[in-house]
Amino acid sequence: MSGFSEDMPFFDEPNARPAAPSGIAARAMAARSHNNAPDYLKGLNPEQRLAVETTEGPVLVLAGAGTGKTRVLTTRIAHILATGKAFPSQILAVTFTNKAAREMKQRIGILIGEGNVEGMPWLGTFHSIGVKLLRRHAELAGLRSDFTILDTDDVVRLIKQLIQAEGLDDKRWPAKQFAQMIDGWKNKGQGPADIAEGDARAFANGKGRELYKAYQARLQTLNACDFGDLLCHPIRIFRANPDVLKEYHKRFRYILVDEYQDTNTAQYMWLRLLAQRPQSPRSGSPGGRPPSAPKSAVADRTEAGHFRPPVAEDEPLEHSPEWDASAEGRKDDRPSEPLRGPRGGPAPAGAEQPVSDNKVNICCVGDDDQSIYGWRGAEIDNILRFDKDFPGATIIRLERNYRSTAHILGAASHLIAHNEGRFGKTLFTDRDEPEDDKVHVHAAWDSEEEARAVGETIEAYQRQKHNLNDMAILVRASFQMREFEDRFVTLGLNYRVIGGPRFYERMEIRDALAFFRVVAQGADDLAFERIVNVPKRGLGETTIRQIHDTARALRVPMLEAAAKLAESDELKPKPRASLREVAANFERWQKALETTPHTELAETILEESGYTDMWKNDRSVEAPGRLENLKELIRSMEEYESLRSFLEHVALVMDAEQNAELDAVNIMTLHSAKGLEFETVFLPGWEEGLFPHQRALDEGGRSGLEEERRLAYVGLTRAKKNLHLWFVSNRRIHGLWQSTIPSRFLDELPEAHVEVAESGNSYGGYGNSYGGGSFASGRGGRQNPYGASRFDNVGADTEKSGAFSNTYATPGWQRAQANRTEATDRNWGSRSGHQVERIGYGETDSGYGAGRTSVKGRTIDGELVAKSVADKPSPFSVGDRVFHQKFGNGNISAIEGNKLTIDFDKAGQKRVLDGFVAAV
DNA sequence: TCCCATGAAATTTTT
DNA sequence: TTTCATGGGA
Repeated sequence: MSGFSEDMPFFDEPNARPAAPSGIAARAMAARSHNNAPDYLKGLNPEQRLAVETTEGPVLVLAGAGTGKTRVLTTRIAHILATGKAFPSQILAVTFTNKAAREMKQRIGILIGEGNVEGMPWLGTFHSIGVKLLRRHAELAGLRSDFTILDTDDVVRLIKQLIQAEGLDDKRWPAKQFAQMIDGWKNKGQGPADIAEGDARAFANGKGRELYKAYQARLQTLNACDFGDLLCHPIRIFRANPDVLKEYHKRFRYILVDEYQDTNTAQYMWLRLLAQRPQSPRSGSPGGRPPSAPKSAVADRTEAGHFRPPVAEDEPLEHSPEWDASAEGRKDDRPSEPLRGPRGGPAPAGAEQPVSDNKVNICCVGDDDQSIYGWRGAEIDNILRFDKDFPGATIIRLERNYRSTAHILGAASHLIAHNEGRFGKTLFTDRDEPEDDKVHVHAAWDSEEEARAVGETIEAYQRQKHNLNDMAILVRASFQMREFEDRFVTLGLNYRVIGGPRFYERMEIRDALAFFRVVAQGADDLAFERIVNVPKRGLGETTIRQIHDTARALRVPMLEAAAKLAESDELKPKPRASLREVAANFERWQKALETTPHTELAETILEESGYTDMWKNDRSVEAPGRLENLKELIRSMEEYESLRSFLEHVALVMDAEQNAELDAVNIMTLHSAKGLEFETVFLPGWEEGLFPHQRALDEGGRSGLEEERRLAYVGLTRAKKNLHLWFVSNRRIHGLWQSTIPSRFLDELPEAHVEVAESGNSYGGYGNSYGGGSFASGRGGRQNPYGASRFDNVGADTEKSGAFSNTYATPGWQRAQANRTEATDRNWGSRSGHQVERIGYGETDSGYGAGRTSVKGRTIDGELVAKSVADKPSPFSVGDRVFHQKFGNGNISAIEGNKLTIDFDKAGQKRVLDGFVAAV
């Protein structure tokens, strides 16, 4: 087995330890000798330092937002290296994203010197390390080590073929859906044989399992892997080949895991396999620290003094009964779903008995409060159960926050305290600046006004010399972005959207890569199929099917089959000629692969295939951009030494870079904001149904709500100084205007740290003021004329000081939840006094131009209100004169169930739900 | 082969 | 309402 190459020098001598201090270590020791501590430990707070120096045994670092998590992780690695506990190649450090891996590498480089980081071959994402393992042991998974990695798009196309091959209706059984199911299974580490019977039956008339099997078989013949396989194959290899696993046990002296709360079951299994040590009789003190624990760690512990001490070995974990109970509770939420994974129930196959030998130097860093990826398989219980999996684990809390103001932290902490399934941490700061703003909560009439007001607030900040780069708008769902973009375009405000389609997901890039893939790996049928007929060569469906059939019959890749077919007389002259050319091209390029530099070859391929010409001749607006992207692609290839290594990086690593040069407001989803921080943060759309999202509530029950709350927590904790939350009274959902009520999360904010802006609206050129804590009654006490509804209303009834909590509670979101219609009715019913002004607003806003809508009859499964009203006949009839809170008066021109088409006097034709209008 | 009509879906996303 | 994919027809 050729697996172990020269960059694994210690395999033959598994017990090798770095002997004499290396250069770094020497430096560190020198530093220690006159300062008592090496430089890299300076400036760490006691908890951080403990997390760095507790190198032996399992350690869980609960790192709250902004508490210096990455710093701990990188310093810990530097410390391990500097004290000579391990060589760089003996440390396994895993992250989730390439970005995180890159950042870690860079920061370790700063600590210990660039050159030494190069020696850390096992620092990377789960997937990139998975590839590395798999390339070494490919044959144990039935693959060749030059296997290709398919991305989601390839996978979907492949599955679609399989579904069709099964004679199934690919419309009834969408490939995309099945791809997600497979992904879900792989996230749990389940192969075709392991999946639940119910799951297997749920798809394709009960053929789910067969299809999954067929899919895996197809991947094998293609010599390909999907992302899930990068984890699952190594797991299987480790299980089936204890000797292989053993080698890695010897190799990895220290394991570090970033964002542990995001690990899924497969990743958990993978880690457990690597972290597990065979039981050994000499594993000394029961549950105790290994005798070899360095003295310094012990010393620092006493030295550390006043912070909350980590849980001692034998003591039960302070919070464990609590979350254990909640895990049980969660069971009740979803009785139909058998519990898997580390969560209370039956353990997955990979969850072996608790690791009893403490000499597992695994350190997981994470924050249970920031677990927001449950929907894609992350198991928050992995982190919650850490001390059960690794008895005697040291748990260290980092709660000292270096990012945000006390108000922001206060708000975030209070909010997240409403969750039950958590360890429980409370962030604090030493920062004490009386002039810090409280968290602002604003009400807006609708999403357009929200965008307008946010835009004006941003401009106001800008006038105060704040950089746009320091501001971010974080939305729950990406459709919210549009309104902000539209607004910013009108304002001429620079913005950038983060997290859009990735560079390598663009059509032209994928096409180009497909060409390269076929050249590099002739057996890559998916890539071949993608580009046989690109640019158009008259190779239609029929020809491709023939190639397919030939390939299958001869058991050769499609490219080869195509070459054969081109020499036979089974084809009509035209496709035959094209095919012959294609085959000849690839043959030539493949030969050139040996001799030509890869960037040059890449250019040649794109030229000779006619691909660049295709875009040059294209008149669409996108064409120039695509050509530019292709150039960029070639440019980026220069950084890699071969076509093959480039392709591997593309599959796993490449992402679009944003130009940081430009000063621009950042717009992104809350999910993609995790890990980032901004001086000023805007969080729009805090309404029930949107945030928390209705679907999270429907599908996730209480744990769904808790995840939404964690998402809110993530949002709040992104802000360093200024934080603005918004909710609107009306939002258009799937084209229908709906009345909304403020998010329950607003209720969950502490009064003491929040300030409600009374006149949040800012249409008609009146800027939103900010700063100095003077949102309230700022300019001439102008009140929101059409009511930030409940908000103002209740404020008037109650003493100002006590108003806050009542403010949102008034209509009672619980009741409103139960019956949206009722809430809605009351809403417009009680507002008649404001109506006239509202219409005036409509005039100033040309955005509601007439005749924009044309209605087609179709049944829309409305959400929220629609559901509760759908079965009732509409109380209106065509021709009725009605009033709508937003659009004013109008006549009904059509009725479809509970949806009315109304010609408004001022706003033009609109479709609205009948619950939103009143007869005049 | 291309264009348009039609229908379905409309959280969140890395690798 | 908008967007996207797809299938049918020219």
